[in-house]
Amino acid sequence: MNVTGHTRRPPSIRDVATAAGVSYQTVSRVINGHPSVKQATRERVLAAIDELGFRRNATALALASGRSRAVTVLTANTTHYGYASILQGIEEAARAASYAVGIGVLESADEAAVTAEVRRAADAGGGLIVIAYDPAGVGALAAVPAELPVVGVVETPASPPPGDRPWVWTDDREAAYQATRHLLSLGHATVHYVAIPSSTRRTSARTSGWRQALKEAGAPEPRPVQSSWGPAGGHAAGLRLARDPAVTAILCGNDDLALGVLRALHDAGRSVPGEVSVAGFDDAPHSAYLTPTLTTVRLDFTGLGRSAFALLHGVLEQSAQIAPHPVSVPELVVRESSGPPPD
Amino acid sequence: MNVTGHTRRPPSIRDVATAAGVSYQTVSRVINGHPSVKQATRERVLAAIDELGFRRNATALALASGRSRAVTVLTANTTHYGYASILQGIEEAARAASYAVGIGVLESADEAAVTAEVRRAADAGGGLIVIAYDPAGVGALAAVPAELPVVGVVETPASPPPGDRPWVWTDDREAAYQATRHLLSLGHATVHYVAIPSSTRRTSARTSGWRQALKEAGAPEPRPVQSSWGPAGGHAAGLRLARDPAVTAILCGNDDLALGVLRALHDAGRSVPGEVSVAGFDDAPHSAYLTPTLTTVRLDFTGLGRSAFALLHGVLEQSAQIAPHPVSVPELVVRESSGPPPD
DNA sequence: GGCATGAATGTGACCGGTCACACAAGGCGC
DNA sequence: GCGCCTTGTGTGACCGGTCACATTCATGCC
Repeated sequence: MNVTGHTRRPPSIRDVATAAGVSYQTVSRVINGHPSVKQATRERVLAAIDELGFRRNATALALASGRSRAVTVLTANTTHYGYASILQGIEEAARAASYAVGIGVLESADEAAVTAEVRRAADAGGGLIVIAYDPAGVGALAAVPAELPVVGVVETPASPPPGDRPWVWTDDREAAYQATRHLLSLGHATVHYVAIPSSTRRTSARTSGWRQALKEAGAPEPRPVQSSWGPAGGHAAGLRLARDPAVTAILCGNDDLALGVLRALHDAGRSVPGEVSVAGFDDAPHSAYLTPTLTTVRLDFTGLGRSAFALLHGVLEQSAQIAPHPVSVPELVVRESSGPPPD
Repeated sequence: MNVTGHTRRPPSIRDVATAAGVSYQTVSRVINGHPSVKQATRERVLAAIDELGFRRNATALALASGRSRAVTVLTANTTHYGYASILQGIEEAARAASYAVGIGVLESADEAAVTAEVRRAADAGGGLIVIAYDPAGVGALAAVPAELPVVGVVETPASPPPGDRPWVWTDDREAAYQATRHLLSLGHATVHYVAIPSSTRRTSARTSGWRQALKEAGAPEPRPVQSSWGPAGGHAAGLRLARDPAVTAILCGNDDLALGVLRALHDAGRSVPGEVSVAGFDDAPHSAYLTPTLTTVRLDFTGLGRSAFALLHGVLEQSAQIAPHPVSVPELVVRESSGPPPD
């Protein structure tokens, strides 16, 4: 037992080696499961490891071997439900593979700031996962030096990350398509769209899925209302739409926006779903408990995070590459907030 | 310029040294800002660093010096608003101090699992911040070996972490006290309480603040309803309370519970705040947009995260210890969900 | 002029692992 | 009995930094 009071440094493989009466290399072989170690020796070493409470120093391992068993996740926000869930999924998979997970928050989309953040992440060693649902993330993905192992989490393969980098994606286009079709099938003449900030200059996947559904149904295409990420933005957009009596169905870029829109409609005295139907995006945990409960499209963010890690893991270990670009299939969840239009 | 196509390893201080015509030690001195380097030499070295694109290898630094400039945050959940905000605050402060941030999720409160997670975090090197608002977190904090630098984020100093470890806290007791007093001052005979899972076997700070306010007002003390963290738990608890016509005011352990309670009251046909008043805890972003908007107590989670990091930073760098146990002061936010009781 | 002093720089060991290679002992074929 | 391959183990260098100490040279003081 540790009798001396002062903090001693943790045992190294050389300490274990002396305790077991072998060379440090043999200890290294044992902890790496190398086959050519005599059973008796192996047991002695294991006993010594156990007795001294030896744990392999991750830093030294990383330095000596070059492999660091670490992932850094670059994300614009940890508070948003979707992002947090992806992170949770990554962490879960990483834990199972005994990888360490680091995070870097992209506070601004400013190029210098993004580059700095990417550099910091690169300094941490190991692989990178970039959540590229927004301008900051897209910028970060583009700023990652070519030689770094990275996986992008993107909203659509229509605008894949530069280079032939692996990515995972949610089929946002399909999801928006489904939600829009649902609203149209209830009899609405058209569906208005409150958009989250676009990740690129071009049209987002959600927007284009919505557009396609309208086009197929021959419905007029109103101008999408550009908004922010949070309920405040949804509220502002909702107030605007509420003034137009022709608006009977609104699709929102995410559930937080939908929440703001619901509240705005309430403030404007328009009933949901009696006068106006609302649908969201993500199926955040609170959406099932709002009044009215929110029709939305469920996306498996946690699973997405797990795939992202699995993909990166494959790249890092050069093991058999898994299915190249895993996709998570969206699922429409119909609740109280959508119904037929008023007569 | 890098003419060869194959990936070369990044330049080390020895590469810089040769390029600048000095020894590696001099390079080390320059990057560490050591005073006794001739101005001319320093400039030559800096030029070489710049030209080669040298970046100091964090792994080697950690191994050689023992200091790792890294924090690992142990938390039960990254999805919950409060937890995510604390994490965001920590990351923000860490970034400013150029520390790396790692995360470990405590998926179960099972002792073996928690210990394993703590060990993993310890292996990462650097300091630890444990969010101990729940049994898993409390267990983790207790399982951290004494020699490891750690800061706990706790709900109350009444049950401080074992050992004389630094901690930061939200004054949950005061917050619950304020919210309860607010409801009583509106004229309610008493206030019912829907509790989040307790972090310890003993009474939580929120519970005791609520209790104290009741006692001071001479109001009867109903049995608290034990619930979970999410809206589903709140919904179940709400349905139970809705059956009792004597219930006119409900305080909830967090805003998610409150959301479930609001919905349950709606399902039971009881109006808010007409028949029943509801108050939450945390001021999550959606609370201001619910219908009715939610009266709650705002806690500065981001600031709390920043203080936690600052405290740990002080410990790690042995710099002048900051105020030992920073507290974040709660702020009552009165919205639509609370009002006078029915006559 | 001799010598202590300090500024500027270099040398070797070290952190805790891995990797490439050397080496001894035992089993097998011829 | 010799060589050869396999099994089991040890030695030295290395990863990219830091640290403690040595060295050189110019300066100041008596």
